Amino acid sequence: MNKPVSILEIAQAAGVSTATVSRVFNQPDKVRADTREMVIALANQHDYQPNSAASALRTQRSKIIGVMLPTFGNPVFAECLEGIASQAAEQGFGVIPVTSDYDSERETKAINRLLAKGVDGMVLVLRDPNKATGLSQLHQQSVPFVLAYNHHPKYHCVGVDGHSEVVSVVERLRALGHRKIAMVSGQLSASDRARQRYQGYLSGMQSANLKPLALIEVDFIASDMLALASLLKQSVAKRPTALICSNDLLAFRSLRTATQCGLSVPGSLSVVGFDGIKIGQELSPMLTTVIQPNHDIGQWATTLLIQRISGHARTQKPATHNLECGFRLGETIG
Amino acid sequence: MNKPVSILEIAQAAGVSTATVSRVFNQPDKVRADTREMVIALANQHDYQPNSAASALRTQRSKIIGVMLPTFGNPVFAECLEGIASQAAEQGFGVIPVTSDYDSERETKAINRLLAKGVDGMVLVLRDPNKATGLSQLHQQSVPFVLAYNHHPKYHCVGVDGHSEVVSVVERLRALGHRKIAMVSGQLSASDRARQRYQGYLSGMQSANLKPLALIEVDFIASDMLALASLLKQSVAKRPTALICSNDLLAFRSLRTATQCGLSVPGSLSVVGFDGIKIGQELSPMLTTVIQPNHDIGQWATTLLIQRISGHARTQKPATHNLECGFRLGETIG
DNA sequence: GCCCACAATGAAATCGTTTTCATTGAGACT
DNA sequence: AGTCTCAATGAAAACGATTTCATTGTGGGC
Repeated sequence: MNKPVSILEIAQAAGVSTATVSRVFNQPDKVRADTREMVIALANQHDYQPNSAASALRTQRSKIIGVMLPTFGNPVFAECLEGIASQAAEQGFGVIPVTSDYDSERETKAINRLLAKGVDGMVLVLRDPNKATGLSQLHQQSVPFVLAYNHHPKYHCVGVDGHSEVVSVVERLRALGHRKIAMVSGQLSASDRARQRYQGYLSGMQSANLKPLALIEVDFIASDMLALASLLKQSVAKRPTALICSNDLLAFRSLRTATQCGLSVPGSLSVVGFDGIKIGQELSPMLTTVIQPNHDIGQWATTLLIQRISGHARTQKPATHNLECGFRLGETIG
Repeated sequence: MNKPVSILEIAQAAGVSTATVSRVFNQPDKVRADTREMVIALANQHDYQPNSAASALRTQRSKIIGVMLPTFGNPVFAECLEGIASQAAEQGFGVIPVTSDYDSERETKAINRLLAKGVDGMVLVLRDPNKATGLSQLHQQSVPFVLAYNHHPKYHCVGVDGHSEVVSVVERLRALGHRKIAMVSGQLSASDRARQRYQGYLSGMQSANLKPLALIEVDFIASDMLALASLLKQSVAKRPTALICSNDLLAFRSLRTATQCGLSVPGSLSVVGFDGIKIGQELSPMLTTVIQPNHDIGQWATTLLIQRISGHARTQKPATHNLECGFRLGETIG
């Protein structure tokens, strides 16, 4: 039941005004060195911590940034959140994350929840930036935000160039001799990332002078891999020899489906993922995949956001920052 | 640059005092129905959102709970966080999560960061509750907290009975004919959970009348599986026929190590994990494992915490709540 | 008709900072 | 010595809600 000490008690103990104590922490050079040190000593001795609510009220800055992700369950976003949180902490910010479960309606609600908590800005991973209804609210309240993984010319974005990454995957597979390369994806309508990767597949196939195969679109949530299974059960002449999966989780499922269909990987089927989640390299066979810099995406998005919050770049023009991907050779292609 | 509307503007628009508007939201039954509805209508129309900082300052409640986890990268904790966040949101609370990376020193710092943000309480996953230095601070400032996964008689805990779960795993393996059952664990000194599970192994082996084998202790971070590899390369007479892994991530590594040593699973070696992370069931072979109710642990810990915050049970005696585990039969034992 | 209890409301104090002005004093310059 | 500047500090006004206490009005009991 100990009441936390307030700035007033420190001020009294030090024989100065609260204004001075406040300055010691916020504009240290505005106070004489000896007073400053005395105040600091006293503050430490009393375990003084400025009351964040009071400070937020007065400055209109909570030093908290909101984060909206589809889910924590996908390590892609967990890694990204790690990047966001560590970078934010570095700069004295806290993070409130919420999940939308790939659902547009929940996205809107989640954004409102963050707004209600008085966040200074947001990092968002949207289902689709073109039809996100919550964004207008943000503009209206002039809450700065940065999109992660999404792409949109009107907003600040940090992500990767999924298009060209998939093009190189196609090239790579072609160089290994593959001709029948198929793509496995979640619902295209559900995410602009999936669409970008699919476009990359189409371009890649075209420049490789190969005929693109029908997209294998699976309902990511319901996890039915039936379409893929029936395809893989066909004769070697009819089925693809390589699968490009739109994300790693899908790649794991595809691997399992292949095994269940009696196909050996990479003997009879090559599989490539996209995301580079860490678990992929602990498995046998190790997943071949495009490695997104998830941590860095979060970190960079946060840096950008905090710049905007701090006003250094409030008028900055929207720009898209695409970070470099890596490639894990793994053991699922041949 | 729109200023958000304040309670005062709503009050003026409605021709009532701010006190009444405040009551409409906090004690609706204290205001006449017609006034209440008029105020609500006006509030909606103006998109009024109470300023959280002001509210927090006055009530001394931020409606934010802090969460400290080792990492988001392990799906166990990601799932748990999901449970915490959803339950918190349900009750109007936000969540600020921070990670400690299994490092005691960072734990203390992380707890202090949360304290500085003015959280109303915390859900903590500690490396070891016996030597956590940050807890005294919490007691002193009378910030309620609940431990998740940890066990300690003096504190409120929510977790599972790892001991008895491992005992049943041993029984199960024994029933399948296994006699040489070994345990693979991260550093025992690093976590009370690992110790609990190891004790379960010892008890289990004893009651099964089997001789416990030397613990295979690997450095979880550095991920060297050398000790295990050299063991598995020994003749069939000398090596164990079954491995109980202290967690699922370790189980994945063990599976990979086994494969690299030329052992088939479950043909020549059985492997059981502990955690029940979702990815385990997407793989081939599907991981056999003890399923912890990670989501529920988070949810329940949060419910308990919020009860304590709200004062309903401030004087409640510390108690440990062990939730039921499930078992995924999977495909890695035989 | 009178008084009382109680429901509905408002005025104003309060939470703990930050920040704007004003004030003081010391040194610089003429 | 007399002014002027500037650095260091303090007094007091915000910030926007909640809550206590006082006030008003209404119906019931006598």
